[in-house]
Amino acid sequence: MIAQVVVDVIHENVAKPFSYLIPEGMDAAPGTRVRVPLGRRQVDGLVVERVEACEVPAARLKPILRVLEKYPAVLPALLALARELAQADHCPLSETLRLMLPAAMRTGRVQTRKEPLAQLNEGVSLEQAVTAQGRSHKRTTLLKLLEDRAAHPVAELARLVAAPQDALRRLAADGWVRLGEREVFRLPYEAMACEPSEPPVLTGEQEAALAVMEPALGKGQGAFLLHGVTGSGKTEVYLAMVRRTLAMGKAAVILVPEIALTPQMVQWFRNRFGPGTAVLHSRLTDGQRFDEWRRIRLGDARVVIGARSAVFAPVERLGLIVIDEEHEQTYLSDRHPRYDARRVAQSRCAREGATLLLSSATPSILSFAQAKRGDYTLVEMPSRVNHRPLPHVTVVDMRGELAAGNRSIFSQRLQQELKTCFDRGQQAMLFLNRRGYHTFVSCRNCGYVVKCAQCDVSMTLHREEGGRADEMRCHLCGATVPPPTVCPECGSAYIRYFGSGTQKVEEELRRLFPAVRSIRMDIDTTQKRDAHYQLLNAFREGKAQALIGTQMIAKGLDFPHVTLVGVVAADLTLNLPDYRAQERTFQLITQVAGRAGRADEPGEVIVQSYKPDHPCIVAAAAQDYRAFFTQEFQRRRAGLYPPFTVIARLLVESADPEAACQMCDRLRDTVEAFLTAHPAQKRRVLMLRADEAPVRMIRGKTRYHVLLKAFEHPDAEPVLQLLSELASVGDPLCQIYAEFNPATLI
DNA sequence: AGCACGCCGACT
DNA sequence: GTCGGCGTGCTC
Repeated sequence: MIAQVVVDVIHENVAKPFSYLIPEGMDAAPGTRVRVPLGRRQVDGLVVERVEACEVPAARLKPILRVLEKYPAVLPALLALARELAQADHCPLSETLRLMLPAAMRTGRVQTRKEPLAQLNEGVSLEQAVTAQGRSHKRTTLLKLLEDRAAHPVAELARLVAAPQDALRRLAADGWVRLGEREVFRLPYEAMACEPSEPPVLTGEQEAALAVMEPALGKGQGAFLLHGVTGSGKTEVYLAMVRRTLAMGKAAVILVPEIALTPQMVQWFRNRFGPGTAVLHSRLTDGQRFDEWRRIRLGDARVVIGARSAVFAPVERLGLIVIDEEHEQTYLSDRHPRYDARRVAQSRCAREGATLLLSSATPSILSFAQAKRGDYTLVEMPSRVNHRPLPHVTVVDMRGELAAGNRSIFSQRLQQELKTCFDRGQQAMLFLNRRGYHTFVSCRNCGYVVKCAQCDVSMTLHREEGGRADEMRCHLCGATVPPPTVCPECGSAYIRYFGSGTQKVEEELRRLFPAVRSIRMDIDTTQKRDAHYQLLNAFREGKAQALIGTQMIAKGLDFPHVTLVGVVAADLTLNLPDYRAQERTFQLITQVAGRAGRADEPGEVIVQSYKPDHPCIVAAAAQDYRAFFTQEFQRRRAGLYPPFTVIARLLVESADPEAACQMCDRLRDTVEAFLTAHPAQKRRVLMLRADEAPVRMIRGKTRYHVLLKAFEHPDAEPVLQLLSELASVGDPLCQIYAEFNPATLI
């Protein structure tokens, strides 16, 4: 037998399967990782196929050296998925196969953790033993502890007998005791208190949603979009669907957009289903991730909760994939190979006979349009549980505040509401999607602005914190410089600071309400492992009355005592140069508003805006998704934006500005020539621009881009194919990336 | 990607 | 006359 092996080396020259002989008696099923000779060295690879014969002359074939694991690390369905992704992304199969394995498995740097065990030897009677120990109290005690003949972890014995290792070794040497070991898994959130819970009585809407979805679940088919307002109890629907999935002997994967949400979700699932719930996300240690991956692969965990990459979790007998907050950007991978976890999930479900459940209070325009078209079955839950009202939203016109002499970042109205909230002993959340203190520092005399030396953006002032002094930071590359005391251009001391971030909100709150304790959550305060969990727990336990944060506090969190939500600057995301700016703004405001009034007290939301009449702000204030969808869908149609078109982008990056510019021109000419040569395509494709990207430089690389709109796959397929090919144009000075409906357009 | 082979300058 | 620069080319 001959194995086709893809070697774990990412390079065009080796991006094809190599043929190896499978030695007699070796079980190298497809998906098995193997060690093979390649030239004069040895590399790891993966068996992708077994064949009877191949074109390589038999004399040149070398044998596989050994298998790395006894089981196939990549399941057949995931192997097929890797192939599909590689083909769609025009990237080597070895690159997509990497997505299927924990990093530790490839680097081999993390070992399985073993726990020593001790057990009484068979045929040994306790008295016999004990008698033989003479006066050794420690050995006698140990033997009595082992009387039940079970295998005891040495660590457990050590809690009852001090330093038992030597005594156990001696007992083993004399044949009384057998020492062994067993693998232990490093479990994330092991300390989490598990409070077993029973399913509650479901609401009519929840029951109705399940009645639609459960028949499909039973048949292993169906794709649903669950549109349920914030607080409608979508999680209970997932829990019920997972219960049903487990009852059928199948496994379920639940994707959440952020690690911030994982502990909460893990808690809910562990309470309901016990420890057979695995977790996968990027904040785990390599060891934890490796162990969770194997718990899943070996079938110990049948429920998987995780971020984007958990869509590749190695579950057998997949029954259900849930994508919570499906509208989130985090489901698009920002690294190569770029994939959309929603699309991958759809493909995986179709292939493996599983049900797909996309869910959101604010579905993406794309998904909702697909549901209307019939790709997904739309299931709606328009009311909150227990008939709780949606929070009451007030939009405050910030233009009036300055005129009225209020220079604070909090409007009069928000200040009043905060006071009322704190006076009643309730909790508030303040949302501002920008971190740092001031966003912008400039000289009043000459107009100089502190910009990053490597990126074309202004730097943000961060106030001293966590042992770091005041500093200017670049949010794109992380570079820091000390804040200027005088203008480096003209020497003027007239330095002014503009724009507020979360640090400023924190300080302003402290100034207005000195007695109120607050917790701030943004990238800066959540760097440490488990910081998310700890900060959210502290807030939940009432150790602070205010939670200040960026978008990481906007979604999914459930705090019963929060009655007030303040959106400090609602228009921030509205002004971004991206056709999705309105969609994102609507989603953020609606989601964060939904954090208010989730228990018995009604919720109040204050939205501060300089564009209070903007249709997007108005729809968000009314929390009217349908209205927003209708207006945005029309705008997309009129402006020829997705989903009516595909946005395709070729991004050129180079350390040499001249080279980047020339390459951009060259790509533009190539695309133009292609369109001229294919008149049928020309009618379906618009080249929007070929010039500098909105952010002209990042990390010292000058950036140009070619932007196209193409009408609908599959008509646009030849153009998209062309772009993919252009992306692999070799040039020592430039890097070219092809992106379709890219996550950002900066 | 590695790691070979292969053809031209400064040293024992 | 050798040691070593890194420019092409191959790996089942």
